[in-house]
Amino acid sequence: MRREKLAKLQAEGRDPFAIVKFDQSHHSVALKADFELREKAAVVDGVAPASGTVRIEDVAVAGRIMSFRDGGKASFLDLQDRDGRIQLYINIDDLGADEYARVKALDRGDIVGVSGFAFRTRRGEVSVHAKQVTLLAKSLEPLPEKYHGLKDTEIRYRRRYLDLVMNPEVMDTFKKRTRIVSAIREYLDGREYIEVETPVLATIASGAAARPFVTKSNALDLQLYLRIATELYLKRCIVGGMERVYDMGKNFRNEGIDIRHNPEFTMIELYQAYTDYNGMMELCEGLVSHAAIKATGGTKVDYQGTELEFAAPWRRLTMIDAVRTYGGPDFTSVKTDEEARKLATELGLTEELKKMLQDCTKGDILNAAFEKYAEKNLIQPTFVMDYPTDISPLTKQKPGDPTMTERFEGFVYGREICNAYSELNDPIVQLERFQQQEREKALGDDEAYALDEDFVSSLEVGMPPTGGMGIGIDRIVMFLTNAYSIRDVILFPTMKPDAPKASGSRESEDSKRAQPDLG
RNA sequence: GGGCCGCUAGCUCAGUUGGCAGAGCAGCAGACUCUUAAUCUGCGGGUCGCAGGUUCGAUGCCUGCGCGGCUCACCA
Repeated sequence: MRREKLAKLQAEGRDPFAIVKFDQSHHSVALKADFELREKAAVVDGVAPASGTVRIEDVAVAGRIMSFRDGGKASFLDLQDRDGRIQLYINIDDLGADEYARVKALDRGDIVGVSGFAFRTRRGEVSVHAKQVTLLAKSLEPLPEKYHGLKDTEIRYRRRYLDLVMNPEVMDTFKKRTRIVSAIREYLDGREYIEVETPVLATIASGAAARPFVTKSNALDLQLYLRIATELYLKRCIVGGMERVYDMGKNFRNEGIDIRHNPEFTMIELYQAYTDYNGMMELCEGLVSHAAIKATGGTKVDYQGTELEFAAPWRRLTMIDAVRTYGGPDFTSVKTDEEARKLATELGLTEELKKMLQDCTKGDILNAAFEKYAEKNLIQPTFVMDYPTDISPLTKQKPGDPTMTERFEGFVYGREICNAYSELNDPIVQLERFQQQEREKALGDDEAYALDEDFVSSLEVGMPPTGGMGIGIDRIVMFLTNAYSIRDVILFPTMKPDAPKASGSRESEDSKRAQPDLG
């Protein structure tokens, strides 16, 4: 039906797809706001002008037709653009019988450009009285239901364009996302940070504990990895003298997918020479609260029914204190790995441990106790400071206590949002830490940090004392947009392909046969 | 990967203790020159996710598979 209409239009020389441009004078929401200002200005001596006399002449709006209220010789349509909706009014007297019929033959979902004047209807709706309506694109597929909208999560994620058309709160979330990203850049640029782009394709995937995606360069005949972190490259920039650098972009981790994890996600890592993890805490508070203000207008936000306050200063406590505060044991009295293992058994912590108990150090067990007792209780923004050295291979030790490092993670609503340290800049110690990671790998930890020899070489050239931090952008966006799932803040989340049609089966047979040649 | 739930018209959802498949919106035809979930009259619309099985008969029961959601594990 719609295809027939299109074919007819094309046969008549009215092909909408041949039109190349349309100049908008206004967007919907701004036009309505302008109109109300015009009305206020028209009030003379406290007397409002007669109904219907205020107009804004020569307006041009464009967008998608979302609904028809079809009257006999006068009709109303709702037009939706980027910012919202505005009502259109058409009547047969202004358009002429032929043109009026053509407009009535348009379909819901069609994209039109409209010129006319803005006015307020008798029922009080600011509208555009159309003098000309031009079809700019034909919609061949019917839109979802106008009242209930599009709810099916699978269609919403696979066909996000429909979700954006039908669900204004989804559009709003992604507009906020871009404001947050801009606010972060603005904040760092104002502090003389340099934005750089480090490799996405890397010969070594290191800088974090995660399994990488593997790919291959044909030109180099080389196995490559998609980056799991930008850390080691950004530190090379610090060695080179850039002093303050950041890279905001996608990281890729070949792990499970759930409400908080997408295989590709956006992370900012930033490094600042001549400061330490205390400097990073201040930067984190300032940066996140700045983003909150830019996205939501304030530092208090509602997240799933809980009010979160992002204004500085955030609560600070050490990992040991966090465990003790939330009902766990006091690790200050635990001196050896052996004592810690005994404690872990008594507390039933073995579930939380990632390795066999006999391979665990005091640090592993403290971390497990933190996850068990404290993590879920950290609702308001909190910095948990001083992580065990064993689980922090890129971090500088605390002065006077080689078992602990100057590292913190920020928690909100029981979830980690950032990870920061005073960066380890001693090349000899760094090499030892990598060698320890290699031993962990041999014990079966396939997420142990990979050795990057060139990175160690860069430290040998000399890196100043430096504070560094990584912040999960998607998670920040989740908190600032009240999103329950990470998929609600990623436009096109990773999905399995939809079930192939029967015609595609031969192709998939072919690709199956090709599989053994890969890798 | 495990567990639970879902998949019915373009969309939102009913439904069948196993017996011709339903509504609303959307669509089509008509009425209406201020409607806004417009209203009124009439009409069309289905591989009940896919494949097997049981049965006289399966959308419904059984098995397998696919996709999605939630959840546990892993991770940020």
